[in-house]
Amino acid sequence: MPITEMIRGGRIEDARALFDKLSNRNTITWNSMLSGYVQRRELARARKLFDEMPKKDVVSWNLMISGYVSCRGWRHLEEGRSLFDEMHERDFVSWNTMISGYAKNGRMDDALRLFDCMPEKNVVTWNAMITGFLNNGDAKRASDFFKRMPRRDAASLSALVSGLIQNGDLDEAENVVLEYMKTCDRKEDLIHAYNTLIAGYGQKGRVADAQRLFNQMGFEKNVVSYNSMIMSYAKAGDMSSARELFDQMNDRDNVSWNTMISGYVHVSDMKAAVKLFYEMATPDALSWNSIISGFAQAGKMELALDYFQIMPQKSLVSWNTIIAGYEKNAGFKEAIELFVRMQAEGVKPDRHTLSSLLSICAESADQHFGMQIHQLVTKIIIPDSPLNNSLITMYARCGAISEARTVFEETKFRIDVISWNAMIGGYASHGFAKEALGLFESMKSFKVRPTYITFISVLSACAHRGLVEEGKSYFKSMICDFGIEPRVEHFASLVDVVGRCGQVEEAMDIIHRMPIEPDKAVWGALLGACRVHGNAELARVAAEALMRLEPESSGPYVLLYNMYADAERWSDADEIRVMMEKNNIKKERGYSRVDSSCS
DNA sequence: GTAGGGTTAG
Repeated sequence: MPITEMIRGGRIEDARALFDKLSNRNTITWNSMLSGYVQRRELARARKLFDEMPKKDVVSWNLMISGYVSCRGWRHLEEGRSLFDEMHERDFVSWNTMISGYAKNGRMDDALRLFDCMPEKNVVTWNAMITGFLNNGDAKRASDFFKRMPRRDAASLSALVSGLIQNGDLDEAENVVLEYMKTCDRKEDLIHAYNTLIAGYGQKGRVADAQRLFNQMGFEKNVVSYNSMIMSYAKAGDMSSARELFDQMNDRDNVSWNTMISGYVHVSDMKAAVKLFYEMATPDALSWNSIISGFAQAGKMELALDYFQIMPQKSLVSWNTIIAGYEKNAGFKEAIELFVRMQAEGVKPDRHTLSSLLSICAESADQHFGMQIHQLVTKIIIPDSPLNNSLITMYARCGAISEARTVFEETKFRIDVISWNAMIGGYASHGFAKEALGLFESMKSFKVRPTYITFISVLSACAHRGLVEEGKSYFKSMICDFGIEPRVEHFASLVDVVGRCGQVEEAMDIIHRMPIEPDKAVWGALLGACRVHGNAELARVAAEALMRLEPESSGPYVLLYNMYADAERWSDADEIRVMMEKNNIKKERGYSRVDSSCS
């Protein structure tokens, strides 16, 4: 079926052209086309096709429903539901699609209602409910459902155990496994579950618990058990214990080797990583990639590139690793050259590649190149939220606010909090305070929960505009309505907006009452305010704090000196000059402001 | 061509 092939290659328009040309189209042809639109979340076109279909089978209905329910937003969910209600004969897939649609949108009550009236359930149904409960923070009911299941498979157990681990309910996960043990006669499933637990404990940094289970597994350990335990040690940075276990192993697989190598990379022990790499009989792409990424993380791009050049079978991940390495190490030119080479060698970029490149465009404010990458994004990738967010950030950093807004609007069906943050931050950093705050209000009306990052932009927008009452009230709302602990950045903006309006004493008071250590942005904001409003006493306090934080910077000295000079307090001014000489501070030419973080 | 999940490296 060439239509399917084209769709898989992202060539939806070609697929449509072929579809239109076909003279004998059966229901499967129609469904393939429909599935293409659904995959790309092109709901309007999908629906048009669906309505035009001469004959629909149950798959057509299911496809259309799944299109609706996998798009965020209650409207789509209801649209899917009404199709579901219209259906004459529903199969397992119809029910399960609808149920998991509710579950993914956090509507477990609706999911439960459907579940209850579903005449016959299969494993998928139960698992959908279990993961639904887990993702919505109801681990208790997830476990209950698991226990109530008439027939469990290994997937149900894995889903529950790994979900519980993700949620941090490790003890409950262990209980479930122990419980399952009693009724389980398949040894492999049990080892599997134990391994999941060990890995889970390892992921959460509970090495002692991982070790306890590992020792408990006297009955049978397989390679994965060892690998999981090694991973736990490696995760905790305990490479000597990891090594001890690794040396004990009789038959190691590539995962064992690679876990060790990446563990060494993780603790920046490139010498050990490379040594092991050379001892390996059959290093695979992953081993190479670990070494490359290790050197990249260490900033040694020449070495990273050496390994990249000689590695035999470069995977897409290898290209992505080296490109991301250059991106992180400000080698923008090299990254772009490699990208060109990659394409010349016929390797197609994926979302990781494009995301690195978009970061480069954002960092270097290269809108022209950014637009080229944007083209590629729309051409070869199903537009998804993370990439759209990178696009929004890229345009915003380039100062192309209206382009950023266009992408933001196009994203709206799959919008997540990061998109909102990117757009609000874009407005805020370009001085569009009104737009930033307006967007923040509509974000709330869409019931999207703001994060601490949202509030950094919101507060900085208030600071920019001198909206002191709004700033204070947003700060309060952040804590009281959303339960977000204020971070130092929030305090910096609060001090900035309060101080800027002349309430310098109150700004000082805020600093005194901060539960966390103020940083240079906080003190800088206060110092800036003191300078503008001529409060030499508090300026001295702020400047002295800054001197402690940044002993080599001349800014605070100069500012304080100028303030004393303006007030004709010559003996104080002279004291500052002496302090500068004593601490060997060089006055930079034309430097009369503190630094950009206070402006 | 449609639904859940699929233990260890990245």
